[in-house]
Amino acid sequence: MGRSPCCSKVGLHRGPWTTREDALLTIYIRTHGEGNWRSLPKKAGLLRCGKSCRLRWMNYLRPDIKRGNIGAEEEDLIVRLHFLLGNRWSLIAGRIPGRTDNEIKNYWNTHLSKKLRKQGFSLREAPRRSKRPNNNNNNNKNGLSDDRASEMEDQGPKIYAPKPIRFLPRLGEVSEMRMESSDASSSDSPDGDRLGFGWSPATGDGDDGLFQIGGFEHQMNYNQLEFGIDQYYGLSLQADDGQLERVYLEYSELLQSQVEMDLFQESTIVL
DNA sequence: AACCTGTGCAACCGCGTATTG
DNA sequence: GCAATACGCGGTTGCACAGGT
Repeated sequence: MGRSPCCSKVGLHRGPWTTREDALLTIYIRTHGEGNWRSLPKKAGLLRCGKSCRLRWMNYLRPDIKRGNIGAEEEDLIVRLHFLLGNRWSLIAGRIPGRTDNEIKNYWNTHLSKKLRKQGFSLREAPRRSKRPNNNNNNNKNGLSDDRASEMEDQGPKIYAPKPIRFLPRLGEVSEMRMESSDASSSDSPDGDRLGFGWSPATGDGDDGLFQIGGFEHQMNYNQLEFGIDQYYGLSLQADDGQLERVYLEYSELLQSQVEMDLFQESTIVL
């Protein structure tokens, strides 16, 4: 019944990650892709729990993460999205290419909240989540805890927020690109044209092939291709100066007009 | 040089939700 | 439909480092 038991934490490493652990995790995910976090540590040869692996990958090792100082335009967008969305860091991060929810949360807590208070803004504290133990019998008829239900009543109608959309092609989409480009020259495909790359599978059963980008050709396998596209596509989007402003405007319009969030989600996929 | 204090950020914790059998 | 579990998220903690005394 249900899923298999969660990993035991006995004997697992905690605290800061070592270079070796980072390398093991990166290599494993580059080869097998994200997901199955519970079984990943064992398969990757790591003495960490899956949760820790996921966090390390999402917040630090992912190739599309933009490191370094948060720019003025990004800061402005964070402030405005926070005004619209509150402490929904994941949603905010999903609209800022290359930034993680943890990074934005930290930046808000250490820089922006103080800065805004200095400027005279009174910041609303986020409602505390109940620390009551998770007990399924404690749910009300809507499947919500009493605390959560009363919190929602206080806040009025609930707006259903979309899951943050990564500004990157996903595994299946890359597969589609590969399928579309399975003839001799993949740059004929619309995606290849727009992204400026092409993929020519080698003959045989393996995943090897020829990846073309910017006039250069690279021999690589499918997993390396996916990794490369992630990086390339992420960088190309980061170079779009007007994107952050458009993202904010979309959210702003959405909340004003109360358009269905899931329709909005469809409309904002940038691929 | 030694200590104290503040800051930044990676990592952890615990909860709610989604998924699975 | 239910129970068990994985996953994802936001809040919090703790450590390393910098700057001040």
